[in-house]
Amino acid sequence: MAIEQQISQSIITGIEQLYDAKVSAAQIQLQKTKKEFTGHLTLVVFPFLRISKKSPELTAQAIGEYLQANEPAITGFNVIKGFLNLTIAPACWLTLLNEINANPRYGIVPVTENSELVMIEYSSPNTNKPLHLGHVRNNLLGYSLAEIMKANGYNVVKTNIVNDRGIHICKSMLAWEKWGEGATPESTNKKGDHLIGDYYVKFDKMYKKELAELQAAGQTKEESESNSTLMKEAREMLLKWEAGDKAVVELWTMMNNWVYAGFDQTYKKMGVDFDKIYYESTTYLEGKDLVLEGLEKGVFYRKEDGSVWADLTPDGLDHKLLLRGDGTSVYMTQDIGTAKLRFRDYPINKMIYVVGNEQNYHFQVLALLLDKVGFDWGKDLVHFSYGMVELPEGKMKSREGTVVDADDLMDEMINTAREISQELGKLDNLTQEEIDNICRVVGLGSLKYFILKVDPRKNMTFNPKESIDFNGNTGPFIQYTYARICSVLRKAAEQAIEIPTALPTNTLIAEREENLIQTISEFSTTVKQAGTEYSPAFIANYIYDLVKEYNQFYHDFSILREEDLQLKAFRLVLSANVAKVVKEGMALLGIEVPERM
RNA sequence: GGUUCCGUAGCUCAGCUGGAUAGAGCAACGCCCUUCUAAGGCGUGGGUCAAGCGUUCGAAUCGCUUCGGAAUCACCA
Repeated sequence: MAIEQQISQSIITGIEQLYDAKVSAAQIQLQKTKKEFTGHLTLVVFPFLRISKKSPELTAQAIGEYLQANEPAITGFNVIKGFLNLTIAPACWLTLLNEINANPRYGIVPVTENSELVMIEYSSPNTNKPLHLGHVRNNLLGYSLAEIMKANGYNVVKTNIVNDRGIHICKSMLAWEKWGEGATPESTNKKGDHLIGDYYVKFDKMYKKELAELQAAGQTKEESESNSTLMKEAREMLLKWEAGDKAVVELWTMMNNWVYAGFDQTYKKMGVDFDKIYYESTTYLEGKDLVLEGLEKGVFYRKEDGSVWADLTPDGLDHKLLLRGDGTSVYMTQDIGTAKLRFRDYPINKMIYVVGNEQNYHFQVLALLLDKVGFDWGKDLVHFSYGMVELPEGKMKSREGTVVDADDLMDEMINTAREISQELGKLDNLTQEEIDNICRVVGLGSLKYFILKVDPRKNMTFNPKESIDFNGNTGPFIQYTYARICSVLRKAAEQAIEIPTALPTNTLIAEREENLIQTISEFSTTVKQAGTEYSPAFIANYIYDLVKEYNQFYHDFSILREEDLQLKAFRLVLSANVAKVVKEGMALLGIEVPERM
């Protein structure tokens, strides 16, 4: 990067001298030269034709000649149409590699006391069923985003708002009471979240059965729904919970604790965590005050039935309900309340909500409302919106049993990794502990990478079979390259080959190796871009490009047998730094890399 | 109907602050294991970047229109 800046500056002074005109840095379009052409950096000269009043070719030629004469970093150039391809001195690349090599956390901006604080909300599960594929995408994105923001020098607080109250939980509770026969996670040897999920499904089954019976007795669909005793009981249970009924609250507490224990296992396996967890049961009454305050200040209004609304028509949106006629709060009010609590707990500069795109409208409204009730960061809140994950067979429906359970999925990936590794004989001569770890790292890496490499905004198809394909743009391919580099470095150490901390700048290197250095150095830019665009996918695709490039270069080489000692040292240093950047980048995605596999 | 997002190779996806002949992987076919790990590499074929119009030196990228698909527009969360 330092090279680009230096050359940009030279181009500016060059153009100003040649044509006696002012040029701003923004006008300089310096890009990586395409593979088909000679050179490293390409200047697009079209924007300067107005100034030069000459043809693109002549303008490019003139700037090229100036640079070659006045900028020591430039050793050559060629002109094709309006494109000036610049060749940079090998010594510059070696200096750059030395800089990268000297920095153990290359590309990462350190967090300081003055860093801004960003809070990232993600996961946000309901406590009536286990996590599924949609949560997997959410969790992976949220965690990765947190790592990326940290790498960009932000202080990060990861938060989770657990939806632990409401009619859905009561359904599970009721079904457990009726048909559970005292089943516990221990007695059934089941994860707590799965156990509770089973009763949620059970409720739905029995409810449908009841409806069918009522309808068979001659009732319409609507009548049967309003006459359902099961649903009535669930509602009564919710009212009791809200009234603080001791027995109901105790049952609720016990069952939620089972679920949390199950979630903790899933999160741990997935490799995600949180700094602060909020529970909706303790926050759902918050927010009312702020709304009433807003009512007094006149930013909201009250209807005849007593309900409170916000008029968002000036912002091109609708009227939005904030408090019901009976004074109880709605989802939106709760989110305002949660915001209040969070702001009280942390000096937040920026808030990022990782929530599916079905809630785009909600967050558009929330941003306006938070702004109206006086949060500085309200208007700038980021709704990190992501698309649905679908299966090849179609949409997931929890009631129809087509959900992909997060735990099952992770286990399946790990097992497949194991099968394939065994088939290929990769696990011979390793301890059981090593084998387990490699299979876990590869299996999960393959799942995580598959999901994170896709642009979050897009709906994506998760094809379990294809995701386990270990070829191509996949996690295991990257992990494999990393493991091979580790192997080379191990062997170098065994042979007592010393890897220098700094290379002499007169080492002879090939152009494609210069390109590889250039690619490594772009890691810095990529991390920054991923931070401003909130997209782990940038990182994923960058790493793939780098690894592919490295593989192509070194497939035919035998680094360790290279006789030229300087060249051998250079290739070892280069390899080590590819590995370093890959590891660093994969960590930003929450993916581990194995040293052997 | 209003709003938002998506539409790139048979499939899964990159590329998008406008720049050169639109790139990968999978699948298909042909080569390469006495080779630092073949979970790999090389090659071949495959495209009206949904369609049209506009902006300009130049559009997959920006704007408008149309056509597909998704989400949302609840006193559900």
